Formats: sequence, C-alpha cells, structure tokens
Amino acid sequence: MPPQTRRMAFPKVVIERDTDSEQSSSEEEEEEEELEEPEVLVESENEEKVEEAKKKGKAPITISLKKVCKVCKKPGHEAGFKGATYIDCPMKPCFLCKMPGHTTVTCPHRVATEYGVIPATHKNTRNALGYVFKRQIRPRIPPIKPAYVIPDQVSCAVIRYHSRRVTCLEFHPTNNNILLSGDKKGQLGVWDFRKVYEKVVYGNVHSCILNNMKFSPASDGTVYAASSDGTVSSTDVETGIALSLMNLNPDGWRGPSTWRMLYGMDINAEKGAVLVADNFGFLYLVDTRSNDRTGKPILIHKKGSKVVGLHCNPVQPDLLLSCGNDHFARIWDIRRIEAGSSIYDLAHSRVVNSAYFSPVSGSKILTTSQDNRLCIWDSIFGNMNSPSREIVHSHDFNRYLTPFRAEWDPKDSSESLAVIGRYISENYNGAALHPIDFIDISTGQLVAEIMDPNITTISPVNKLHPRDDVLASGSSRSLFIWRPKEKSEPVEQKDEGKIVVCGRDEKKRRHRKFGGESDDSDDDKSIRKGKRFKSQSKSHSKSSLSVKVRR
DNA sequence: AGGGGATGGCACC
DNA sequence: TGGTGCCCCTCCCC
Repeated sequence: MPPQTRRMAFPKVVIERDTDSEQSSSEEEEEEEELEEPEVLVESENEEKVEEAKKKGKAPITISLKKVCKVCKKPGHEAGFKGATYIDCPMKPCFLCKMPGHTTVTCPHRVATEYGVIPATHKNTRNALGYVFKRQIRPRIPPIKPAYVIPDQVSCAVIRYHSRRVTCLEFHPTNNNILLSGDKKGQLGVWDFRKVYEKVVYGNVHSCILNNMKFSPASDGTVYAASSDGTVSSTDVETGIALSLMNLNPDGWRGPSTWRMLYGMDINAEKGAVLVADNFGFLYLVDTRSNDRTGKPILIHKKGSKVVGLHCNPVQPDLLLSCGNDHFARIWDIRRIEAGSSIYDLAHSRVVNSAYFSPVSGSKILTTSQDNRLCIWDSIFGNMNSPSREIVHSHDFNRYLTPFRAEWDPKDSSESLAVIGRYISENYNGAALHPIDFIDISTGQLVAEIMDPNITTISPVNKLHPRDDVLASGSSRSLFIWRPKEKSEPVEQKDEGKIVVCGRDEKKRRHRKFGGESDDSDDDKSIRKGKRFKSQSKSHSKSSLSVKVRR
C-alpha cells in the first residue's frame, strides 16, 4: 500500500441501500443482518464483512465501506470539513479550548469570547516598591475608558507584495504613511500607503526569515532587524543599504545543530543597545554606536530552546521581558542579568508566541500562547504565579503560518485594547473567513471582529498605528490597511488607485473590484475561491457590512 | 483542480 | 538528551 496522504485516507465510496451515508457503521451492520439477498462486497477493505460473508456462505452484494474518522481512524464518526465548517474528532479534546468532553462546534468559548474569561482576582500589592510604582503610574491612566475606534474597512492593499508570507510589520516612527514589512525570505518591504503604488522590496537585507524589526530611536531613517540567517541588520529605509551588525554563523551552514537563528529583538535606547535572542536560548547585546557585540551571550531560556520575543519596558527600559519555546515568559533586570537571574517566570502550558508590556505604564503584560489563550499579568510587582486573566482565543497554529501575537493598541491610554488575528474560520454570510479580533483585555470581551469577503486567508500579523486610527495586517503574502468606516475617504478613489496587485496575474486582477459593497460576479468568484458554507448563516451579518461590532 | 512540499512542535523512546 | 515520526481547521505552485 502506498503511503497515504490525508486526502487519500479520507473514506472512499459508500454505496448503501436505503441508508444514508452519514449513518454509523453499527447501523449499517444491523441492516445487513436483515437482508435476505446474497451480498456483493465491492470494497475489499472491509475484512470483517468478507469474513462474515464467507461464514454465511453467500456472496455479499452490498457495496459498503465503513466511514472511518481520519483523525483517530475509528468508525462511527467523521472529522474534517463539512462545507467550510471543520468537524472535530470527538475522541480528541476540543481544538479551541483544549478541554475534553466537547468539540469546537459546541465549545462555549466559540459562542462568545467572554465565556472564556477567567475573572481577574483582586491582588494585594502591598510592597513599598509596588506602591510607589502605582503612584507614579496611575496619574497617566485616565479612569474612564475612551470609546474604541475600530479600523474596520480595508482602505488599500498590496496583493502578493511579498514572494513569501509576511512575518512582521512596523510603522515608520515619524512618517505616518510608511509601513515596513518583513517576510519569510528575509526581504524588507517599504510601502507608502497614501501613494499606494510607491513600494519597494529590498532583497539584500537577509537571506531567510525576518523575525522582528524595530526603528532606531536615534535615527528614524534606520531600521534594525533580526533574522533566522543569524544576523542583525541596520538598514537605511530610503536607500535599502543594509549593514550587518552581528553574524552568528560566520562559518556558514554546518548543519542544524550549529546554525543559529535570531528571533526576539528590541532596542534599549538608554543603553544604546540592540537586544537579540537566538534559537538556543541565548541573549546578545549589540552596541549601536560601535555596531559591535558587547559581553558574552547570556542563557535566558531553557538551553536549546527558541527565544521568540524580547520587549523592554516603556517606563523602565532596564526591565526586559522575554518569551520562548520553553513555555515561559520571563522578566529580567538587564543591569544584572545572568543565567537564572530572572525576576519572574510566567508559566504557560505551551509555547509563548509573544509577551508585551503595556504601552503607556508598562505595568501590565499581555502574552499569547499556543495553548489558545491570551494571558494578562496585572502588575509586574504583584503576584506573578498566575495570570490575572485568561482569554480563550483561537490561534493555535504555527507551521505554515507566522505565529499569532496579540498586540496592544498604542493609542489606548487605558491599556485595555488588543488586536489579534483568529485562526478558525467563521461563517460570514456563507463565506469562511478568518477575522481579526479586537479584545478588551480588562473585561475579556470581544469588542469587534473585522473581516473582508475578499480576504480568505488567515491574518496572523497585525499592527495598530501609533498615532492614527489605522490597522495594518499581513495575510499570507499580502498587506492590508484598514481604517474606520466613518473615516473613509469622502471621495471614492478608483479601485486601481487603492489596490496594487503584484505577481503573475497583475493585469488580470488590476481592474477587479475589491472590498466595499459589491454584488458583481467578479466579487462572487473571489469568495468562491475560499471555502463556502452550504447554507447562509443566520447568526452573522445579512448586509454586505464587513464588520461586526459588539459593544 | 488536486496533489505535494515546506515546515514547527511535541510526544515518545 | 537526540532522533524520529506524527500531528494535520495552510498556502502556493505546478
């Protein structure tokens, strides 16, 4: 027998007399008992039935085949897509919340995000340091939460801009219309989304995955990037001229056990240092003046495990937050940092994709873990043994996709709004779409889920603009700029002015309608390319509105 | 239009 | 602790 792929393993033909193919095999067998006629067994797979037929001494007629679950290989149920809805194998724990006893379809967390919320416990932060910190910070945080402005409409896009999937995004620190994007190939895109056709891709910066980038606090024309090629680069955004600050693989490829890849990166402006971390658990410091490594690598996560994220506290830059594949996020004081010297270790049940301090006070931490949970850790001086809140959210997937990372809204002074792409699809007016979620982490509620019928791919990379009501998202190889509906351009631009299509089909697609309301056939086609639901959903929008907002 | 490949985590020995 | 095989709700290309 040739090795079976998943598709081949899917049950083949079922021809049953008087029975629905959906019925379980036990029912099939019962029915067979009642049959008087001799049977013919066409599918030889069903050995039980062959044996049975031999015993009875008659040739079976029934063309029959047990439907076998492709996940657990057991009969009686099936897993896989029914239209665009994926049916879980009931033998496995829920794909969404990871608890046994139910599947994603009936998971309480699927109905509304707020059910997944574990309420915040009151925390006593009685130590003096915590008190002082709170006194310093509290005046900055207004007691009343501002009304959220959600960028819910695609205002422009570059389709197939990168040749491989997008891995990170960064807005220019001073020019409001410049978006930088990195991809799996190591290329760096610079796009002016006001003049939509003004875009470049620099291919000389890195040779593989551009994992993280950050603008230089000293010069807003310079961006630093960390890559799986083991180098840290400093690139001039205008010219694309790149400088390599550190190379961890000077001897080239000597196999996977020696090849070092850089993932987490941040900049400590006070120290004038770029902090980077590799796939073996080590942290490196690079001086931005000498463009040279300072000190020795420091083991900050389990030896041999990937450190995927680094973040310096916005208020106290010496506080460093790291996260990685050893299932921990850790807090450090970089003035005295050495292996094992972490201030706190925040435990998760699986890999931690990201960990970020809150943008204004730096007193909260938001982590995204592969266990399908967002965790909020309230005070860096409080009890860090458990998160103050856990929010169940579908983002458990890593292979083939850029890991999902929940990010703070840098404009939200109340430090409660976060954005993250969703993995599982939902039925939106008959189309299977993967929305981008806005979550109020102070209540755990889903504030908004945004989607566009033309975007059928998953959007794991999302970045909120530091000053404007703009969201940039990376979905597969394409980039999208979202703005609030009410703030859409008063004069509708022509489509070709808003959407740039790169790659082979450029001419064909150039005049295609994109986004907004549309009932023309072209639009329909693009939806059909994605998965479709058999019947239209009642639970989601009836209009062509591309956003659902819960307040 | 359907198969295949790249690819990361983790359980298991 | 390293190797191996399995997971399997993607995306893109041929």
